[in-house]
Amino acid sequence: MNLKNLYKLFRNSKIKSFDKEDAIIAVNSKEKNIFFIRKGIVRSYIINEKGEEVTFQVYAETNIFTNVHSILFNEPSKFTYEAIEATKVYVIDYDLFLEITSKNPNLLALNRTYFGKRIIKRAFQRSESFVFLSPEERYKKFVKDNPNIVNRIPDMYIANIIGITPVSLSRIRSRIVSKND
Amino acid sequence: MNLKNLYKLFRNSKIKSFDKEDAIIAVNSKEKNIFFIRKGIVRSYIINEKGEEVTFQVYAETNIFTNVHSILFNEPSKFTYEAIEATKVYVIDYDLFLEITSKNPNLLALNRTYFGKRIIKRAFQRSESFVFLSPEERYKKFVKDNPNIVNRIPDMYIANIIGITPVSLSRIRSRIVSKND
DNA sequence: TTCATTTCTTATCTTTTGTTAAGTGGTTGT
DNA sequence: ACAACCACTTAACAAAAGATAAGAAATGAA
Repeated sequence: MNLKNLYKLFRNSKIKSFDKEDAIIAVNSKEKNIFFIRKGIVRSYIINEKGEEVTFQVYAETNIFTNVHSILFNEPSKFTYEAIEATKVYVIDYDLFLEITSKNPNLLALNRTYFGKRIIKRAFQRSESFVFLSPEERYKKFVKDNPNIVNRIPDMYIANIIGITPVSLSRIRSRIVSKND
Repeated sequence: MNLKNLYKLFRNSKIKSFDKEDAIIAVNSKEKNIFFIRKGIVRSYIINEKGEEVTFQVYAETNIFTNVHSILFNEPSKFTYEAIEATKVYVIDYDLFLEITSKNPNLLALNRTYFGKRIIKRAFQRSESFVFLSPEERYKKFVKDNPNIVNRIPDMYIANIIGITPVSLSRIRSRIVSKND
């Protein structure tokens, strides 16, 4: 699978722009679009029982995001997907996407398994990180895996993503700094 | 998708038996079989840098397990898959599985997306549980989601799976008991 | 049954995390 | 430039978790 074919596919689809803080997919939505991020950053989050936003994931340039709950589980979205920065995305309807890719041999590899594998790899490796790594190790891994994102989003989002509080992340960061002296 | 077709497929495949503690898939293996558990329980685990076994997941009757690292990521298995009890599994080669299911309309739905979705749903919801739930809530969810497993495996495996130590799980359990008084 | 091994619990101590709140610094919008 | 807001840090305290060890309970093997 290569990014070139992917890009080719999305280049001919609708492009949409969102301002910072715009919702791209609303909570409870059942829409089944695939979004390819050309520019910007998007996060998925829920509102918990205390009324606080909890960020689950972030997506940046060349990443794909979709309403996973609808596409994979056929349920309404648990998350709101929101632009963190001004964001441009290519949008393509999921069914149309399947139709196009299944007819074009050059795009066949892009078919549903490709997305499945991309998403599952991410989800699976993330599960592994919670079982095998400490919070500090998860933070270091996040920084290493997302060098192009880490300085563009609030630390509180990162804290949520790795499953700790913002205060705890701040302490981990200062501990790391003091170790390097 | 229904279990009946799945069962039909596996019924005609090889059946293998394993004793307790037998390895079914060895660490670093690249084999691409799909296993359907007819009887017994299987766990996947790693040996960490301290030489301790850390259990990642358990699978019981009617569950499917595979060498995820090989099938999805084309890498050698990070895990050993081991029978916890005497276990009987139906085994089918992944490529053969794809061939059969793609030719038989009744089995088409079983095709790779089905397994992809089953595995991804599990991985995804598990990631969610680490971000949105506390250790105690994760334990309660595990018990609720796995009533047929929880009393058949050591608590230390459950502790690993939900990302805490066995000692901590023991304390959580006693806290839950004392609340119910 | 008896002995050996493994798991579970409990205790102690240390470390980390959660919670709340206050203060600092930076950003945004008017 | 100024005020208002937001994120980050730090502090203080409480709660939970990690590490280690010892004893109890359960399991398995002879």
